[in-house]
Amino acid sequence: MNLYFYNTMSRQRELFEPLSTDAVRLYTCGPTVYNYAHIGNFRAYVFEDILRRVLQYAGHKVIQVMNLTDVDDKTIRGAQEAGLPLCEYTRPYIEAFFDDIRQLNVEKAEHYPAATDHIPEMITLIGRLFERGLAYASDDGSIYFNVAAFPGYGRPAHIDLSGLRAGARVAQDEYDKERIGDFALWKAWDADDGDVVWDSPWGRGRPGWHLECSAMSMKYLGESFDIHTGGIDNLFPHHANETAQSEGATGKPFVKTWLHCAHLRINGEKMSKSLGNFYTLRDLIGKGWSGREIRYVLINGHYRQTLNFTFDALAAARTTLARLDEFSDRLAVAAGSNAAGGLPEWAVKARTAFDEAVGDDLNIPEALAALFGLVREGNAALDAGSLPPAGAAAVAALLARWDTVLGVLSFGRPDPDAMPAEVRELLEARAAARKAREWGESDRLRDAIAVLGWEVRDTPGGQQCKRA
RNA sequence: GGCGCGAUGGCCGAGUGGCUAGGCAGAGGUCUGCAAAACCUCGUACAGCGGUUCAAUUCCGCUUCGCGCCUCCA
Repeated sequence: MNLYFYNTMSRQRELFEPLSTDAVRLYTCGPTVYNYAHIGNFRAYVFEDILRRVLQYAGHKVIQVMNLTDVDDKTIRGAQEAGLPLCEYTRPYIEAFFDDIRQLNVEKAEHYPAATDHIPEMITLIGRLFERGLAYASDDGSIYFNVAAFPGYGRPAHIDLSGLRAGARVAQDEYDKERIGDFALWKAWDADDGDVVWDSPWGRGRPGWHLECSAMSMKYLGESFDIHTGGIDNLFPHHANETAQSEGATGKPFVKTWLHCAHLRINGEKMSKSLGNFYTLRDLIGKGWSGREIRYVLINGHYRQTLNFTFDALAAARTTLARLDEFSDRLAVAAGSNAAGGLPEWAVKARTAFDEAVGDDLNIPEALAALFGLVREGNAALDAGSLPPAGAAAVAALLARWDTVLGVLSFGRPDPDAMPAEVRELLEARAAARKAREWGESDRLRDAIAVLGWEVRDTPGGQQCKRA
């Protein structure tokens, strides 16, 4: 199947063609581990997960790298304030990050390189930039990238240097560089860095932020690779600088396709600590929402569109997922132990719609519409008794295949609770009452079971009972 | 100032120059002893004003409102 992506570089939807036939090489900007990640961060990671899964769905092997930024202003400041060595300060946040993405059913990448483990690679890269006349040292011993010496600076952000002007943030920059656009490759040690310092041929210091992504992506994926992703806010300056550093050093194209996801709003407002809507994953889970429900809300919008994350949407997700679970259960019962046969006509149509949707720049909302079309047709066929066991098995298999992309169908389903003996006895009594057509007693027992938190349903096959 | 994005029915959220997106909520119905589930039907949604067009929510312009980036924020 064909995949089309909106490439930020060209600002167009393009047919995706891997650079190499063996695998798609993917670099996804990861977390800065100075704190727990928030729900907006997870939107990006879930988007990247969907990308990875769609690539695999289309038959590609994927080699994904996600960096862990464990040295920068924020991690250093946090470690200082906590009175801990940098690595001890960041370790719990790295562990929390992996816990969190597991809760969201985000597939693991092949590599999670940490910046602090790749200082030598970064130093080598700076050396290459010096050789090509793209780096210079300032008086304080910091090394900067010379933007003026790199033609075409600004890609993929479409930034024209002449359009940059000194804003408030630039004025605050305390570093000694020649031009506004120049950015640090290596920062000379100062007292605020404490013991966070490495030796380099240009003196003691630490790497600039952008450098890690260039060094680590090239180490694990090669000097040119297929796809690079991140939040839209990373487009400039981060991705422009990465591109300049990498292409400046190698003379080769760095990334073929850039994908950027939009931000998240919460209840229509931008997320901020002062508004009190700055949620981490553990905040939401603490409020009783599951990772599965949160994932559903995050994938139910197109990645390039600002997503309004609301508690109403979470509640809707809960109901929707229950309906999907119900359908899966019905299919499983109908299929029994039969092998999958041919797909019914309506399922073939849904499959085509689903494949087109995910291939069309990861249009998951459209793919979900195909899913619900299948659910409706499938339920109708089940009601009518027109879906043979082999057909039910085939539809169930199709759902399982779709779930390799969505990751919400089988993941995190509530475990069926063990039925207490009390409920079991009431159910048996109710079955007897029903057999005797004692409806009043039957209804009374149903209410009694409901009080215990269980819901009874009468079906042609007898009573069904589950946690309400 | 530069670059860019958005405004869709109660809520979330796709998309399209004319043909039902979808989900949740709500109303009516079928089925059922009743209920639940499921299915069927139902909403004069496309910010405002102009323009192009046989036809615009969809294209163009303007306006209003909101958002992002412009040196270390997904």
